[in-house]
Amino acid sequence: MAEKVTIATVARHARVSRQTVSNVLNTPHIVREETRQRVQEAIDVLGYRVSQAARQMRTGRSRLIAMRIEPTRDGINGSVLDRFLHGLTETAELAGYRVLLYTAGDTQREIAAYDDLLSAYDLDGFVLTGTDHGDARTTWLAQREVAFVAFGRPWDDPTAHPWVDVDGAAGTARATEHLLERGHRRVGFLGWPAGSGVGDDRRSGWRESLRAAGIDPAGLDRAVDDGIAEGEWSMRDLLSSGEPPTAVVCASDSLALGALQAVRATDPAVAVVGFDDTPVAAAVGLTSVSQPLGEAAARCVDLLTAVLDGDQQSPEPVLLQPSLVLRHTA
Amino acid sequence: MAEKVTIATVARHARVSRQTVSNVLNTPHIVREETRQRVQEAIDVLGYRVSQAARQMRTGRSRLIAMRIEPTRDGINGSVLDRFLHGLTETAELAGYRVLLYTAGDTQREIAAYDDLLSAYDLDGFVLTGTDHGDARTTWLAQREVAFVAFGRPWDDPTAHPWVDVDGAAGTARATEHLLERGHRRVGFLGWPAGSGVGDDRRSGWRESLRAAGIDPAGLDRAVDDGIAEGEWSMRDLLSSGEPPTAVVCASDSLALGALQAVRATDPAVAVVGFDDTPVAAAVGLTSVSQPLGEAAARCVDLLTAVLDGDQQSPEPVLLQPSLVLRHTA
DNA sequence: AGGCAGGATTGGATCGTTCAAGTTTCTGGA
DNA sequence: TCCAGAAACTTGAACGATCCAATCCTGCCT
Repeated sequence: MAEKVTIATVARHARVSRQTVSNVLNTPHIVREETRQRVQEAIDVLGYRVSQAARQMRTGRSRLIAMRIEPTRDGINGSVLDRFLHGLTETAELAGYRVLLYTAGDTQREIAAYDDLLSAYDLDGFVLTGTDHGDARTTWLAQREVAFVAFGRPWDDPTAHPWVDVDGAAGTARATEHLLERGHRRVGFLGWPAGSGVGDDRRSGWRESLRAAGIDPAGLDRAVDDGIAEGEWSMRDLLSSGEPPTAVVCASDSLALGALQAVRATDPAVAVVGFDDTPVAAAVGLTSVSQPLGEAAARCVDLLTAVLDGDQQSPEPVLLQPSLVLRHTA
Repeated sequence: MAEKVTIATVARHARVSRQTVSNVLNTPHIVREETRQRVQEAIDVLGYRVSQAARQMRTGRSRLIAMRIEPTRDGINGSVLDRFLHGLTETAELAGYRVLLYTAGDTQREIAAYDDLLSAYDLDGFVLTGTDHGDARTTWLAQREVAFVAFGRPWDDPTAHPWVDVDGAAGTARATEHLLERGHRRVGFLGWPAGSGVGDDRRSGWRESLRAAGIDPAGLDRAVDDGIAEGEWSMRDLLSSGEPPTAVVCASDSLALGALQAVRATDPAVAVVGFDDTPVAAAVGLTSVSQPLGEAAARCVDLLTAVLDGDQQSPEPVLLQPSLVLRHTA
């Protein structure tokens, strides 16, 4: 069992003071090149590694960022955040940060979790997902000057805090235009009830595209909660209306999957496009709008490190463009 | 900006020494009840929280456990580990631990990651997933007496280290028996090439069930790498053989999905059963063997905390039973 | 009243790092 | 040669908790 290697061990071995070793690690430019090399060599030989605990105690920084992990939900939509998490972990690691996970039942408890994570673990920052109108979490964090980035726009004030998001409206617009090009005129939309930022955004892309093509969107859409069953019955409803659509754009793959079932039972010629390009969509051949999740995660890390390194208080937000993945259903 | 609350602040407020506060926190039974209450009250009033960094520096424990997160793979099989991760985070939190994520390209680099995590972050333990024959990781960890649990058996020596696993053979056996009960006789199997612990295990469940029913399994199975495409062509191959099966059990949902496509194109009456009960299976109505992932994660935390608290050096391993989720395809 | 065992409580020392303030060494211009 | 000023390096003093060893009670027995 080898002796524990501390900064003092390295200092002794390289015949310099502890502080010089610390400087080699943190501010190499103020150390003479020759000395730097000697210290670096000692570090390598001894296999020294900084103790995050000790560093953290002095500096109050932990090189840890946290992301919330949701309870295992339906598995279709959950996969989006999981993929984002994978990307986040990889990119954060490259930037020298690690990702810590936490859970929280509701917003109330999520804020309690922040409090705990900050005071106990000295967390450096948070990555929020799924922001909503008047999000209590962002106000709490901003008030305490905690660094954070949101994956999802602040729907009330776009400059409220740093964020990265995918342009949902552009995604549904692209899907709608694709269907129009294929000759469809009555393109329907299955989305969520008004009020959610993401949902309204996705609906607007479809609506504006229709309008731009001179088509009145009235009566061509439905608003339901997310889910396969909901998708199925609202699609049946849409198909049995006065002027049934010949194609439909959906706000999620769950809805699209349900719609697909309704379509197969009624009129298999109707085209369906989903949103999120989940594994399920890939498996059943569903055309879907794909979010660049890895890219989004990477940009989140960029923004967060920019804030943490003090480069800028509020770096420029990032809005990424989704792409349409064509498969059998449209 | 409130003054930072340390153990000394609490001590002053409760008119006791720091050590007594520490005792209230760590060894409450040696503190007089009256004092304990007074201290506890001060803690609540002041909103005190222990600084993990300081504690960690003195004790070398961090109340952090790590799990590896794989690069975003095909999305179908990845979801299994994601669901496990969700469960792990939730249960660990209840036990007072948090989950730290890390990535690693190969076994070599995974071991380097251990080294880093241990010396820099003083990690308490690891949860390994997907162990294989002669796993280099487990030997490395065991040698250094690092606490860890594996989700997956040590295929060489069942007492090598604490583990939790799901009885794959029982799963495929249950699936096979279900098909036999439904009147099928020639029940096929689509699995992976021999050599992987998990794969061999799942294949054996099918083989033994057939034998027990007096059926010769020879020629009824295929061994291919995992994937939808692989599932499809090997199923086509099986269906065009001399004595084609009337039902097939698969080692994964990916294979089953491929098989399903082959079946639809050839003979829709052939039954298909998958493995893992992924969201995709649920979406397409695929009957599948379901692993109790939440339970598995919980038991992993149990075993790990048992080791960490020093209760037992090597707690009893846990083998959980999977269940068959019946849907349309079988 | 004195002695004593045992539990309850306390005061330094310590973990490994960084910060702040010092001291030494180097450099170049008068 | 001397000296100012910068560069390079060193030395205590934290950070906040826990460990260790020592001290203080408290009740009980003689």
